[in-house]
Amino acid sequence: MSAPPTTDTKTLILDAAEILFVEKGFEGASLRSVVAKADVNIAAVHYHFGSKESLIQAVLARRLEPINRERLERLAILRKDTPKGELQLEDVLRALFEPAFRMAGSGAPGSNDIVRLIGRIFSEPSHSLQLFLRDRFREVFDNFTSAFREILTDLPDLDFYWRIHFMLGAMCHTLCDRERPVLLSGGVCDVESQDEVLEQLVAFVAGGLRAQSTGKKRLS
Amino acid sequence: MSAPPTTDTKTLILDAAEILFVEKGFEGASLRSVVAKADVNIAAVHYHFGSKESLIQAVLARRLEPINRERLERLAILRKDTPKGELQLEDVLRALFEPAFRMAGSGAPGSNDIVRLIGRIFSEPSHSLQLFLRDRFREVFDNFTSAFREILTDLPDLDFYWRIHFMLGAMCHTLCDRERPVLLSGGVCDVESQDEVLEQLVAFVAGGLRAQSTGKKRLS
DNA sequence: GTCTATAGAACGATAGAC
DNA sequence: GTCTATCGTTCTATAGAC
Repeated sequence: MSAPPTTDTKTLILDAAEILFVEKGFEGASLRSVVAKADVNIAAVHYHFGSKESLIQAVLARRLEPINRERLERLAILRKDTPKGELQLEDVLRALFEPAFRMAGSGAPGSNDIVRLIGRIFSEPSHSLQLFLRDRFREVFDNFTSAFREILTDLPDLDFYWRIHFMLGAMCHTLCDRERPVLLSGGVCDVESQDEVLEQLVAFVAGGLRAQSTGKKRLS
Repeated sequence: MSAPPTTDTKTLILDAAEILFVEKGFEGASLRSVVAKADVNIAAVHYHFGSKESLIQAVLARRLEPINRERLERLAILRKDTPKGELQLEDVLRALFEPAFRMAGSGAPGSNDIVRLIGRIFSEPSHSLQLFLRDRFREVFDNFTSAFREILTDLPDLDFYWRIHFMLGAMCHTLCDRERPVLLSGGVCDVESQDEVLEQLVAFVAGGLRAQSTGKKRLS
């Protein structure tokens, strides 16, 4: 309640950069376009962040940190409230997806943009960014992979890891593009409804994860 | 047999641009880096392609055209060889996926790179590129959507279109990143085996498409 | 912490000779 | 069809005054 209503330069820069990175990509958006939108001086970016790459990481970290923390918290709560060996696949999927998708419906400024950015980060070609993300996601990945492994006990390792990969693909693609489902479906899909997209994604991915194994490595 | 063994400038530029676009992204790769790699003059790019944007479209069109043509051919053959109403989901999925994934195993120079580029195009922020792609994919999308609709007769429209979207996400993400499955699985997944990834993807997507409807719109 | 000014390099694009 | 030369712009980054 005592937080000052004025927004400091650092936040102004982060907000502007976030929107422009979504619209133009990390390479396509220049620092100059960022400071123009934020209405601050170009030198302020280097003072507060040091370089464009550090700004990119700061933009991502600001959003990813609370999302990934909530994911881990929700998984921990699930584990606490569930008897050993009775984790439900759909519950774990919701714990993983919902923190990211909910942000799009939060109404916060730029919140509808940032999910698109989060969906796109895994397909960014920059090596340094990929290393940065690997660190940021390691804990979430390890914990959720363990949970899924406990549930999908009958699945061979080969099938299991491929399907984890496909699941991430469906999630990222859906975060990334909020318009295509509406266009392709002629308006049937409602991208404004976070519950709709979440439940649809959970149903699809759960079906994919539970599909019968191809069994290629089970002939031995 | 009478094709000259020398590679013309236009092809040299396309080959170099393709690889650099994969490594650095469309914005991150400059025309100057392209001509340096192709060992041609900077002016040659503008002579042959007119602009960087036209070069990007030419790079994509060269690979997408044969892939999408093969997709349509395979679907047409499937329809011809299958009695009405008996199309198999897995067969249609293979007709859609295989032409793209096979390219990675073709051994042709740069073929392992271009699939990553194809996987990434849908998450590119450029509006003009999205319009270009919409045109290039319309026929494939319409034909395959019809085929899927004939097979998944029990699925409400809402679920159907969402799942088409999720399917594209799993496909693009898998094309895009040829390394992550190997890393995440500790070497269990073999990204060199095109058959393995194809069959795994078909099994996952088929399971997702066939999952029970969430039924939210079936209460009426 | 914010500003002006500018360095120093890279960018896409073009003109015109050959 | 390919070249050199260069235009005009934009880029990231920094130095130094306030």
